[in-house]
Amino acid sequence: MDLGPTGAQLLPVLAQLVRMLRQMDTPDGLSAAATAVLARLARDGGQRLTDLARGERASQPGMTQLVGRLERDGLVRRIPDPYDGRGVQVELTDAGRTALALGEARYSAALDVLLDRLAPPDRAAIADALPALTRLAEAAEPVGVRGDR
Amino acid sequence: MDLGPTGAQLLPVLAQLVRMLRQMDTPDGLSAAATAVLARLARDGGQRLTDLARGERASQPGMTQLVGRLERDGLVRRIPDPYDGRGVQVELTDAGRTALALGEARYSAALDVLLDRLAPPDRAAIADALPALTRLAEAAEPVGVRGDR
DNA sequence: TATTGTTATACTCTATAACTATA
DNA sequence: TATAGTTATAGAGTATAACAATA
Repeated sequence: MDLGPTGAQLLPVLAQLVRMLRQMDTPDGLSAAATAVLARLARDGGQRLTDLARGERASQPGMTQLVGRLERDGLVRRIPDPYDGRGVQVELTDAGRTALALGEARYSAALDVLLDRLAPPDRAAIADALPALTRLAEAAEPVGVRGDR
Repeated sequence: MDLGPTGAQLLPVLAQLVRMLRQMDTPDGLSAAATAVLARLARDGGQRLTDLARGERASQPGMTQLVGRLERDGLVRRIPDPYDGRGVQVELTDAGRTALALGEARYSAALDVLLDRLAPPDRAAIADALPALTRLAEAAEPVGVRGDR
């Protein structure tokens, strides 16, 4: 009795989905890395650069540079941490919030177009699998405290 | 009656899956771009650099450079096209084929671990959605001949 | 003149190593 | 000494513009 797919069956599908998303990139849009950071700030609120780096599983210097680009573009701002002279707090600007909303709207609309082309049973199957796919992705998340790179 | 998910519902799930795959990257492995090119060569056989660029929706100079790195690493080789003095044919080497197989095996195994953590109904829901997800990703492919960047 | 590919240049994203400032 | 962050440097990946060689 077959209780589910194997990694070997799932992998090509995921690879194709990644390619699909990549093709939906538009030249004017936010990069994937920028979107991820802005989305995290919108979801969890302003936070220290170190926490951003850990959350995105990026190195601290890498996050310093990414935040630097976002700040240069006016999407986030750095605020000195009043309780810790070493730290900085990173928070969204209004422009950052707007850019994030625009980007998400654009991707959502593009996905809607694709979903519209599917037969209703396909749409239903995808809808039914969304919670499971979310749990699959989450299963990879709490890798625990496995070093900070 | 709900006939399917909206792009706004699907987007965060896809974003999470992309992050999952990114976390599965190992330092020693092939990059996503390299894997995509090797997989295409394995699937469709050797082809001209221009066709590779079009297939991957990359620019011609970008593909020149990517193929250059792959060639430097011994994973592909360039063969002058006997019928067209301007062209080069790119083909997989045995090392490229091996590297591709190893990478895919590693990703598949990592996915198997994650799938194992899911409840059987979740696995079943994902299995049921695989054909639909494949068609969703394919719906984005044949964008037609919309310029070559 | 159009196509194929390369070279030149630049930007994003990412990393490690070395450093400064604060705790 | 440990932590937060930056600077320096390097490499992958990607792009556009300009060019050479061939068709």
